[in-house]
Order: sequence, then C-alpha cells, then structure tokens
Amino acid sequence: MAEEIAGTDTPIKTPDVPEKPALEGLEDKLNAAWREEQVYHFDEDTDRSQVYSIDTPPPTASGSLHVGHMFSYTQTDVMARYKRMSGCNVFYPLGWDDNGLPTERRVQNYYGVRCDPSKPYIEDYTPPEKPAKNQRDWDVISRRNFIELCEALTVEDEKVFEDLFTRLGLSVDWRQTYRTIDDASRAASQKAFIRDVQSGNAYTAQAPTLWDITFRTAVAQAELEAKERPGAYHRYPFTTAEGEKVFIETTRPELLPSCVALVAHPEDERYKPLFGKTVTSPLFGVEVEVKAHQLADPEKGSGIAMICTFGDMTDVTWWRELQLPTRALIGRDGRFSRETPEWITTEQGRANYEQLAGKTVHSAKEAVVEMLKAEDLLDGEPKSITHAVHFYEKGDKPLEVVTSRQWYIRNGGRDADRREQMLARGREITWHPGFMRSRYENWVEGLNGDWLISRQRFFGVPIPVWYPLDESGELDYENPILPSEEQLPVDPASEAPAGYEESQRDAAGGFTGEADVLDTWATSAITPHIAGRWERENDFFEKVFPYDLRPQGHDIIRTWLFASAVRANSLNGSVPWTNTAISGWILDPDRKKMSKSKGNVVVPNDVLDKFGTDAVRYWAASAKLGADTAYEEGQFKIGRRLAIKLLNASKFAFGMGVTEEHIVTDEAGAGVVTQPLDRALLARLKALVEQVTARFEDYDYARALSMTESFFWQFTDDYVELVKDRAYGGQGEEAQASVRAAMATTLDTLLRLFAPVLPFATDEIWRWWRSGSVHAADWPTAAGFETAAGESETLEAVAEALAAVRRAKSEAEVKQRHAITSATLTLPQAQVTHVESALEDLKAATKAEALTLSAGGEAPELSQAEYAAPEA
RNA sequence: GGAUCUGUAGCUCAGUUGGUUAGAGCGCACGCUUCACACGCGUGAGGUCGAUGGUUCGAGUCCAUUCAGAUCCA
Repeated sequence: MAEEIAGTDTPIKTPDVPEKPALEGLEDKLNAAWREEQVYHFDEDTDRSQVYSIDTPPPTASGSLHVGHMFSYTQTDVMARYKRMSGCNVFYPLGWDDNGLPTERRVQNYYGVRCDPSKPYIEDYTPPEKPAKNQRDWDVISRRNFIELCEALTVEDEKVFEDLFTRLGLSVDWRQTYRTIDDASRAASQKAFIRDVQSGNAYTAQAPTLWDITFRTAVAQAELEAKERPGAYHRYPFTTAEGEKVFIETTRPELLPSCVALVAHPEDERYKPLFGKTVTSPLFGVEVEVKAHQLADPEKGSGIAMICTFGDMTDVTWWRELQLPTRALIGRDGRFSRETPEWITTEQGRANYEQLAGKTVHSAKEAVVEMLKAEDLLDGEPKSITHAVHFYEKGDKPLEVVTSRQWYIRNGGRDADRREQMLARGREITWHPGFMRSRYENWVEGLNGDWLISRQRFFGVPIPVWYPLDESGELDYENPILPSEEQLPVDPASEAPAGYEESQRDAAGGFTGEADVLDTWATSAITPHIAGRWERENDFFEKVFPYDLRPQGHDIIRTWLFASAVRANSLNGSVPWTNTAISGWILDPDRKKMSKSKGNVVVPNDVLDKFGTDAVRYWAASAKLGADTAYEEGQFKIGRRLAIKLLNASKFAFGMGVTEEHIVTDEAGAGVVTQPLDRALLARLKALVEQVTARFEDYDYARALSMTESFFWQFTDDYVELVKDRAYGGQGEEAQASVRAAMATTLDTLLRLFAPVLPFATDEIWRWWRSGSVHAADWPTAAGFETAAGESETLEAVAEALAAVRRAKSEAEVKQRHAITSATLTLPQAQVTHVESALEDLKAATKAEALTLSAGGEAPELSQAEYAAPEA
C-alpha cells in the first residue's frame, strides 16, 4: 500500500509482497491494469523524431492460430517495449487481413452464399438461416453484400486473435486497428491504385498471363511455386520440304497444334542449316519456320524445341522476341478450343484436331500420344523425367499461359532503371539480419515482368475503373474512367461512373464496370498507409511514415516486403520503413516446418496455460532474428523458471527491508554503498546495462536477454548467498544499508532490463514496491549509480572462492550448511585483496568460523578444512 | 544451375573486431527438504568446434576447397 507522507513529493511505498508469489493469474490482472492505465497508447500530439512506428503484419483472421504467431509477434513486441521504455512514442497498430481467398471461402461456407459482382446490391440483406447443403442452392449476392457479410463474420475471428495477442502481452495500441477489407482500407487501396494509374506506374495490357484453371484467375510471378513433377519427353519428328525428319523432344506433346516455330541455339551446328527454312508438323500438317535463339538449350532433349503459344514463359519470351504469331488453343477453363483453328488446313489435320476439341489438357495429351503411336510417329518410348512445373501457390493444377487483358504495376521487371531503383531502395533499408537482403536482391534481379495485380475473383478490393463503350458497343480499354477520390471506396460493378446513368451499363455508348479485384498483396502492400491514415489525415501520416520497422517472415520477402517497397516508391518516393526484422520459422522437433497438414501444430492457448505467457515469450525472445527455431518445450520450462526465480528473489529482497528509497539515484545516495562486494555488483550492473542497451539498439534482443539472464543468475546464486548475513543485519547497520542500496538498485535495473521479455512477472514485482507500471518506466542507465560502482573483479573473485568452499564440502560429503571450524583458502595473489575485502560475507555464507587466506595456485582451493561435529 | 544460411558437449544453442585452459541451459551422475525459491539449491562428468589445406607469433572465429543439411531464386 502506498502511504502518503506529509510534506514529501515522493511517497515511499512499503513493499507489499504475497505470501507465495506465482505466475498464475498475472495475465488477466495486468492486462486489465494496462488497459485501464493506457500504458500502450500512442500519443498523437507528437512529431516524427519522437515516434517509433511499426508496420505490423496483419494476420489472416480466418486462418488458424499457431505457435509461429506467438514466436514472431513476441519478437516484435520485445523491440516495441524496449523502444517505448527508451523514450520513444511507439506507434504499434495491428490490422486484420480479411481480404482474399481464405476469407472468401470461409464466408461462403459459413453463410451458404456466393458472390456474383453482376448482381445488384440488396439493402438490409440477411443471409439464409442455415446454409443450403448443396452449393447450387446457395444465395447469390452482390459483391457489396458479400463484403458486408465478410465484415460481420471476421469480427468474430478477429476476437480470437485479439484475445490471444492480448494474452501474449503484445503492447499493441488496440485503438489503432484496421481491416484490409473495411471502407477505409478499400478507399486507400483504390486511391493508391488511381495515383499509380495517373503517374503511369499502373497500366492495362493484353498479354500472355499465367493462369490458374481451378481458380480461373491470373496469378503473379510472386505467387508461383515450382513443384517437382514427373513428366516424360516424347520424341517425334517434323518434316522438311526435302522429306528429312527433324526430331523434337517435348514434355507437352498436346501443344503440337499450337506450335508456331521450332527453335535451336544459334551456334548449334546440327541445326544451323535449317534456320530460316520451314518444316511441317506431324498430325496437323502445319508449316512452321525454324528459328535461332540463345535461350534454346543444346543439352536439353534433341537440342531443338517447338515453340507453342503458350506452353510456358519461355515460349512467351520467344514469341515476343521472334515476333511469332499467336496460336492459342487452351482456354481459361483449361480445355482445348472446341473450334478447329483456321491455321490447321489439311483435311487430316482438321480431322485430328477434332479428336482434341473440348478436351482437358490431360486428355488431349493422351489423345495426341495415341494418334502419334497410331501413325508410328513416336520415336521410342517416352523418357520419364522429373522437372519443375509452375503452380499457383494455392492451386493443385499446373498453370497454363493464356492471353488476356490485365492490370499491371511497374516493379522493375521490364525496366532496368526501375530495377536498379528498387535495388537501391533495398539498400536504404537496414535488414535484421543483414543477409536477408540477398533474398530481396535475388528476387528483384530475377523479375521477368511487371506485377500483375488484377484477379478474376469476386471478393476483394474492386479495381476502381469503368470503360466507355462506343456506339458499336466495343470496350475502350485505352481510356478507362477513374472515379474521383471523394467517391472512394467504389464498386464499379454496382455503381455508375460520374456522368453516366446506371441504365447505360453495358449498353452501346454507355459504360461497363471492371469486374476484377486487386491482388490482395496490392492492398496489404500499403498497410503503412492504411494504419497511418494516408490521405485521410496527412498530418498524422507524416508523424509515422516512413515507418521505423517492418517485422515479417522470410517467406514473404518477395511478396509483402517487395510489394510494399514498390508501392512506397511510386506513391511516396521513399522506402516504406528504415528497418526490417525478419523472423525465422518454427520447426517441429524433427526440424520440419510446422503445418496443419502434417498434424504437428501446437495450439497456442494450451502452451500458455501450461507454462504461462512469460515462459513462452522467453522462448521466442531467445531466438535470434532470421533463425529458424525448433519447437522446444524445454525452453518454456527455462523461461518459466526464470520468471518464478525473479518473483522469489524480489520477495527475498523486500523481506530484507529493501524499498524504493534505497535505490541509488545520485552521488549522495552512492555514498551509502560502502562495501567492496556491493560496489563490485554495481560495477557489473553498470557494464550490463551498457552492453544490453547496445544489443537492443542493434535489434539483438536475444543476446540482450541472455546477458541479463546470466547476470541475474550470478546475482541470486552468488551475490545474494554471500550477503544474506549482512542483509539480516549481522554486520551492523552501515553494512546493511550498503547491501540494501545495492540490492534495490540492482533489482530496479533488472526489472527494467527484463521488462520487454517478461512483461508480466516484472510488472507484478514492480507493483509490489512502486507505483505505475514498469512498462511506463524509463529504460535504465548507469548514470544514477555510476559513482557507487567499484571493481567488478571483487565479485568474480569472491564468487570463485565461494565455489571452492562449496566444492570442498561436496567432496568431503558434508552438507553445504555444515559449519567449518577452520580452513585455509589458497587463491591466486591477484584475488587475495578482493576476497579479503568481503571475507566476513564469505565466512558467513560458508558457515566458516575461521578462514585463513593464502596466496598461491591457479585457482581457489580449500584445504585443511576442519568441520564441526555433526548435529545430533 | 545461381544465391543465402546452418554445421560447436547426448539435446537446444551462445561465442563480439582472430588472443590464455571453448561457454550456457536442458539431460545425466552424486549430494542437500538451508529461515526467497524442491517450479528449488550445491557439486561433477561430458567437446581433436563437419573435413582438408592455407594466412598468422596465434584460428571455433579470416581465406580456399570439400562434405552434409535447410531455404530462396531460375
């Protein structure tokens, strides 16, 4: 209880310590207190120099919670807490990513609804009470209605995350949350898009595009995943005018009717004579030219390949650079065109194509192979190989390449200057750890095109454009109609552009709305803008942008990190943040990445129940940034032990009469610390504070923690054991005052040093003897007790001497508390003075009635020990 | 094929700019219910630092080669 003392400004609190300190129950109690006291609120009345802003990853609220969340979010929180205590006004918002496929699926299944952007918006729509069993019976609703349902449902999901994150002790300012699908986010995303269109950074083009036939959408390079799949080289001949056979080997024989040319390396002697000549394709009888291009690999197959439009992105390159015709046959549904193409002219060829019309890629392949076999054109059996095939990261069918009109954002993939600019941006950011930058550079250097941002999905942030229709009803893609910024957010599928009536939708002379939505990364790339109220409150934005820190996982450097850099570059002409902290992954004890499908996921709440939050945070904070970490329950135990030890050691100190007023804060106070051992402790403490601070400044919270931890264990195991007698008053008042001051100062500093990692235990203790919260306290410096710091070697020497006595007792098989009537301690000359200066403490701690010091030897050693007779 | 990371005690890891005898925790062995803590305390055993070669007075640390594992990119 705090006692008001008349006439003083600083009421001294009598420490109020529970009989049996425990970690249980601290989370609820302290979280409530922090909320009440608004400890983590961002102060908007500030300027940029005081602010430390963090662009936190918005978790997918409809996704599952796993220990990986606790791991990486804790690492960020540790830094946030450090910065807050260091005097920064920390802007630490958190958002929810509820824009995208996972939410789309969840909303569909939960309510039994489907989105069709062409449907009109229904006011006060209520979903079916129970979702219909059959998807065909689901309600079909407008995009706006769908988004409203999403907003309603994700509130529930977000609650679960918020509860976990609160329990984890994240010092987030919960007033600063955002959702990537809410009005403000959609408006910001659309505004950013419009700005990029206006500045020429976004454009629309008709181009070959990677296409997922299951999801029926275009996908971007960043969403690709190469998977090893079995395939087979099929070898069959084209024929020259002279009747000579030219064999090609292909894993995709079904693309033969799409063939537009053959290609070989310009230096390939085998094919040089053929360049410029034409050959005729088997089965379909189409004449194609033999071309030369350096991307053709002489080592691969027969060294000559067929170019089809389009089998893969290399085909696209050849098609573009060799200016070949387009003969596309695979449609957006992944099936071959039902119409026989006009470039197949022979009767036999047209008949053969009939066999493929309407077939899936898989069946078409079988059909082509059958036909080749039937005509005895296949040379030998297909050769089985394993090769990398491109998949959409969420898809399970190989991607096809189809030609379609899409929106792109310039990212350096087609322009060397911009690429160099993005590399330079990467160098403006400080990476933690530094080597992660090469992931970024690798990615930027490997870009092969601009960022495709349109998605043919229903749910997401609509691309905010309309296209005029001319008198004949043709779409004019070159002159898209953009909304005014005041109109945002807008849904072009259900709202008409300015100057048009809804009745003119899809009518000649009218307009049509863009049906596509933006890639979710296009929106999450502007989380700094969304959380920072960009273009809503620009005063505010300027106080937080560019942010100080972007924490995230290394798996999304190519997506989230790069996309954010691209957009800040074009929207703001700067980096989005000056530091990025890349956390590692959680691996299971067998070193496999934890994932739901492997069934090795640990439920966060169970772990928190079992070990307590501080223990889990300790585990997360012990891992360096960027290092993948095994899930080790042993680490939780150590963290738990540390937190409990801190409670108990503090209880002991307060039991010795330590109070707030004993803390050494100035030179006058320093005079109280008279004992060399106590002064040595403070010397060690001073060094510790300096080192730990330096580690934190370098984002190396893990090293900072381990240094604080080992100091603490030496404090309890050696120092506290040595001074117990003195603390009880065994050596008089002055000696007791000295130990109280040293202990109070050390405890005060330790609580602050541990606070970022162990927020619950430290604040619990803080509240026993202080007012307010340790988390609102300043980061410690040695300034206040500097003059009380003596020679740290004393502590080291006395601790070694203590260990020597303990060893002797252990070897003599007597109990540690057994009294020594007399003994000689031999120790190196350099240590004698130090040990002498704390001889009374050493004798008391070892129950030695007489202890003679003698110089000599390499290390302290006890000899000629006489022990008291055993107690009866 | 290109790039990055990792390899240190049975296990998980730390080892700052090269500097005495390589550290911690867990686990293990032995002992101790000592007035903060048995969710504890004390003591001990345990490593030719992946391998080879080099630079250096001196290499776990720097360089080269190599082996093994992981990740990213093509």
